[in-house]
Formats: sequence, C-alpha cells, structure tokens
Amino acid sequence: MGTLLDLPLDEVLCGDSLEVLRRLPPASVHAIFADPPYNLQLKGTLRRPDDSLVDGVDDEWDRFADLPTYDAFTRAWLTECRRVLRRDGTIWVMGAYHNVFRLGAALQDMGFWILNDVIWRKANPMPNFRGRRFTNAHETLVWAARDPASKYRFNYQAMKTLNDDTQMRSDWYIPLCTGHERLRDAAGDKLHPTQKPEALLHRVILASTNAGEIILDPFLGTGTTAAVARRMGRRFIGIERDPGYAAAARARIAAVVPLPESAALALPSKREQPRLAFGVLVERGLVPPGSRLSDRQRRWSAEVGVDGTLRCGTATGSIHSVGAAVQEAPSCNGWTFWHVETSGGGLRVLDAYREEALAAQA
Amino acid sequence: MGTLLDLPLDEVLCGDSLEVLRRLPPASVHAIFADPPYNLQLKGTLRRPDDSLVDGVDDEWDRFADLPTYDAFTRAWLTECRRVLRRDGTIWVMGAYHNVFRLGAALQDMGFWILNDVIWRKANPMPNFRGRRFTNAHETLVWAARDPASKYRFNYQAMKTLNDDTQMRSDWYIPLCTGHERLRDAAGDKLHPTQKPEALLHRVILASTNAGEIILDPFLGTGTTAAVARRMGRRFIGIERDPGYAAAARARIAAVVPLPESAALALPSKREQPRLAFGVLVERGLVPPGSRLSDRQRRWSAEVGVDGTLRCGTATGSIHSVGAAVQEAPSCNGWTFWHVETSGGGLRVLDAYREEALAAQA
DNA sequence: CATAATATTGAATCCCGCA
DNA sequence: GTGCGGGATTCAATATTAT
Repeated sequence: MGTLLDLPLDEVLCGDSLEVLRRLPPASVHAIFADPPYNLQLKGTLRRPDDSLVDGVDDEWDRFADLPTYDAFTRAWLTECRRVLRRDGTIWVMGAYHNVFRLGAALQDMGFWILNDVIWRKANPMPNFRGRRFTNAHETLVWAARDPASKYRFNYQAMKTLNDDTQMRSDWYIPLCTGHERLRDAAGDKLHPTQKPEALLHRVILASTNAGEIILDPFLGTGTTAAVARRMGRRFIGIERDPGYAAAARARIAAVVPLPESAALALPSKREQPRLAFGVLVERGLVPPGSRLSDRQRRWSAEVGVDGTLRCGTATGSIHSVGAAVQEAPSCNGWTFWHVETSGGGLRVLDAYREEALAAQA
Repeated sequence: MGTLLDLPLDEVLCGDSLEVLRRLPPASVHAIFADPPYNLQLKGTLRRPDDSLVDGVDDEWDRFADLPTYDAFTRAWLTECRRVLRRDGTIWVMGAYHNVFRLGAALQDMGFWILNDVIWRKANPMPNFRGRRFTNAHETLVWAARDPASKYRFNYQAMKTLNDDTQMRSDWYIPLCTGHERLRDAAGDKLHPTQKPEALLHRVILASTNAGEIILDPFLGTGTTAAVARRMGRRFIGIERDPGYAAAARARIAAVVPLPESAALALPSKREQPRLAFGVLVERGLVPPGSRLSDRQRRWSAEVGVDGTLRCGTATGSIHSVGAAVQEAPSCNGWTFWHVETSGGGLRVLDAYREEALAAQA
C-alpha cells in the first residue's frame, strides 16, 4: 500500500480503484457515484432480426468467475468508499438486475442506510430481439446515506423545480447517451461501451451535493461524473484503471466550461407525452375482456380478449389491425373506429374511454 | 409436518405459508406470485418476519442481527417454492427497497435464473411528506425461472398486443388499488394495508401462464392473485395465515365470474401455432411445383421443386437455407423472405399462403 | 437547401423441437 | 446429452444518403 495522499481534487487518478481508494484520507468526500462492472456474463453472440450483430459488453473488466467473487469485489470497494465518505455523505450505486441485488444487499449489510432506489427509465432502450423477455428498459440506482444517523443532503426544492414544481419521483425518464454527447474514436466507434448520459449525473449531483462540495467516482470511465461536476461548480475525484479511458476523461473535463454561479439552477426536464395502450384499458377493467365492440353503423361486431386482442370472424389482432382487416383498408385508427356496446344499448367511442383514463392519471 | 396434500386447486389454504408449502407435492405449479411481508426496519413498528412485534427498538439496534433473520425467512419459503415449482415454471417476487435486494440476491444464490426485474410505476403514489427523499413512486418485481435451463413460458405476443403492438417494456405504469376495487370493512376502512391492483396481476398472469395452468400465491392476503386467476381461466392455490384475510379472499373469489373461454384466450405467438411445412403447400397445389419465387426486391429468383425444395443457381435446399445462401446470411426465415410471382405480375409473400392454409384447416 | 428515405445502434445473462 | 436445422425475432433516436 502506498502512502496516504492529500485529497487530490479535480484530478483523474489512473489506477486500480481499490488501491487508490485505500490511499485517500478518511471522511473526506461529500458524495460518491459508483457505476461498477455489472457482471453481465454474456454467452454467445446476439443478432438483430436483420442479422446485424449486436456489439455487447465483452470487456475483460466485466468478467467475474462467479457470484461470490463478484460479491467480494463489491464489498471490498464499498468498504473503502464508506471509509472515505464523510459522516453525513451519501452514495449512489448503479446497476441492472444482474448485479443490483448484490449491490443493494451489500450496502445494507455494511451499515449504509438506503434512502431511495431510483429507476432510470430509458427513453430508447435496446429491444429484446428474440422476443423471450420484456424489453430491458431501465437500470436501478440505489441512493444511501453512510449510516442511519447521517444528516444527509437532499436538495428537495431543486428537485421539485426541476420537475415542474412537483415532487421528484423515484422514476426518471432519460434518453441513452448517444449523438454528440457520446465519445467516439477516430474511426467513429464508441470509446466506452457504457457511457452514461450527462442528464442522469446532472440530477444525481444536483440532488445530493452543493456547489463546492466533493464528489468521488471510483469507476470514472470516460468522465461523465467529473465533467458534469465541473460544469456544476462541484469538486471531483475520479478513479479509472484504463489509461485510455482516463486520458479521454481528462481531455473531456478540460473542455468543460463551468457554469456561472448564478446559472447553477435547474434545467427544465423533458416532458413525456402520455400514451395509453388499449390493453391497459382492458387490464384496468375499463373495457373488460369479453366486451363487444362495434363500428358506428354496427356493420361489424368484435370481442375483446384478455390481452386486448379483438376477434371479429377470422380476423384477430389489435384494435387497429382488425379495424383495417374488416374494412379491407390498409390502416385504421381503432380508437375512433370501434365503439363499446353500453348496457343502455348505446354505443360509446373507444377514444372516450382512453381520454377518461388519461384524465384520471394526469 | 402434516401429510402430503393432493394438489388443492382453487382453494385458499389458511395456515403458515412455510408449513403449508411443505405439504404440497413437488414440481406441481406452473407459476408463483409472491408478495412477502416487507416488515423491515420500520422504526416504531418493527416486526419480525413471523409478524410478532419487536419491543423497544433501541438506538443500538443491530441490523446484522435482524437482516439475517429476514434472509433466513426468505430463503426458507423460497426453498419450498422452488421445490413446488415445475421445472419450466417461473416465479414473481415483489418488494420495495427495504427488502427487494434481499429477495433478488436470495433468488440468485438459490439457483433461480432472473429473467427481468420489472418496475411497477405507481400512477398515484403517496408523496414524501417530510421532503427528505424522492417520492417513493414504484415497487420492484423480480421475474425468474426455476433454473437457467428452464424452458419458461412468456406470452410475448399477448404482451405486445396488450401494449398496442409494441414490445412490452420492463416499466409498468399502473394506478394503486383504490376506489371500488379496494376491499373495505363495514366501517369503510381498508381491509388489507397493501392490497395490490388487479391490473398488476392481470399482466403478471397473462405474461407467464396459459389458461388452465396453476398459479400459486404463498402470501395471498385478500386474494387478488386468486381472483384475477379465476377470472382469466387459470387455476390457483392461495395460502394465507390470517383467517380474516382468508375469509375475505374466499368471498371475493366466489363473486368472480370467469371469462368465457373465447375472451380468456390470448393471441398465440407464431411459435405456438401449428407448424406447416412448405412442402405441404406444394403438395396441395397452393404453390405448385415450377412456381417462381423472388425476394421482395427481385434480386434473386428461384424455382419450386416437387418436394418443396428451392433451386436458385447452384443453391438447392429448403426455402430457409436457400434464402440464407443467396444473401450470404447466417440464417433466414424463408416464409417472409420469399414471394410468389402472381399471375397479375405482383408479388405475394409466402407467409400469406401459409396463413391461408392454416386458417383453412382450423 | 429542404425533405424524405435509409442505415446505424444501444450494459443483452435473447429459440426450440426432434433425431 | 448433443447436433441439426426450421424459422422466429426490433424500438427510438441519430446519422447518412437520396430526391
């Protein structure tokens, strides 16, 4: 073990996370953001339906022999993080179903106090190409205080402002890191397989630190945490093992122009437009399975199935496709074409039920 | 331990979950939904996993002494669930940040194979009154197969249809159980503190079971799982320790009117439809020997042989292998790749002839 | 130049029956 | 068990090329 470092602020420390963490002084940082390897353990190759190859994470740093090995790794770096964290500090740890249950359980076992689990809902996730599972459309962040007695920081009002003056919820809708934000090499290939969106770190840092405070990232990668921290007037400590990633991070951080202090305010969040599937009306019993639907002239009548399928003679499918089929039209808006046979013997257009449901959840 | 029970279908078994589970025969249910007690670390009303109250929570309360107790409880009932679950069955386990990391880690440690974690996004969550955390607006469901080799059921097409013909994602937006759905006593107070919405169970059951299959709920409460299962034409086994809850569940289940079979059936995916060999279409003269097939862009043309083989230059074989060969692709679905040259000079995809033939023989 | 059509891509534990 | 081969399977956001 090397000598204890003075607190190395606003630097990217290149080296093994655990070794570097051990050299940092205790109780010295206000917050930690950690995006550790996920232990994906992918087997073969995966192709899209058009036969193109999916470029998965097959890097050496993500390979662990088994779950106990991964747990030992997790507990080792979390132990050092807890030592380095100030008494009132909080930690964010991020993962997916492969590893996040190990992370959360380790945090609890080690005496951290979970404050929230937060869901990053991806606006544009990769689909499930083989149709064998649900689209893996989110990742999980666990937010925890150093211990139950921590007087932790939570910038409640900033979060509320960021969310159009409504309390920030535990589910965050944020796009993947693509486009200009995604770092690429000379050949145009992504520099890092799992670069996180700056919007995610913006929210994390805004919620749990104040300007001038120190945030540590033990798995810095290409520097998202540090870049956002610098822009928002926070101090950072980044640790990254791969010299190539560390160099890219340094260049990226150097290019960041810190915001003027007055601008350290909230950016408006991208609002999500409400969308409602017909199946949801079925699920919720607003248009129960077994209901009869007709067109306005009652030329056709169809039955609603448990999954929101419509059956009309031999035609089966969505409200749109069955509407198109019976009319022998190329397409059809099922919401306005189909009507529910009401108990009073009348017809009520499907779209009215949708509007009702949307209004109820707004 | 009591004697082994014959499989008690469509019954609410009143008793301790673990004891009753131990009396069920092995490998007998298709799916399990479990919403276990969360009672963890709730200051003031701390309860043990056996639901007894913990007296005098002192400041020196040792979490290391109590989390293992919860873990032991978790592993005990999960062990029995795994025994009772059929080889190809799946389990849904539900929790919040207090306990879900313990649940997920236990599932992995015991050899279950996680398929997805699913987020129930609450439309109308309780706000955080103190403004010290994010609004706790979701709960987590872990969906897992009995083991990595399980050929588990996932009704992909039903989920897709339910979601307006787009792949179902891992984040589900569903309102809390309120209004007329919420069971209440004579005084108008809610009967059960954590009654789950039927819409949630509708989706769980539709995704992972078929009509006639058996779903087990070891913590039935007031019977949401059983009521939805019955309505959807599934069989159920419910276990509930509290006689009051069990009685309420029985009354609720008895009032359920099962859907007619036509509505309870979901749209089958193509994988589940009866197979039809291309040669049969040739035999029946729907695509006579000698027909010319082309891809959609008419880049390649092939001739149909009497036995359903395709010839395109030197490539000979099935519609799939020739399609793959001409494109130099690793694989190809010949049904959607090849088109028949119609007498009108147009192209009609081969799959349309198959669907026609399948409809004719149904 | 503007708009439209086409191509690319993302933390992924991604098939299944039959011989 | 393993191997073979039929044939099932994708969404949203950018970027690039074509009209």
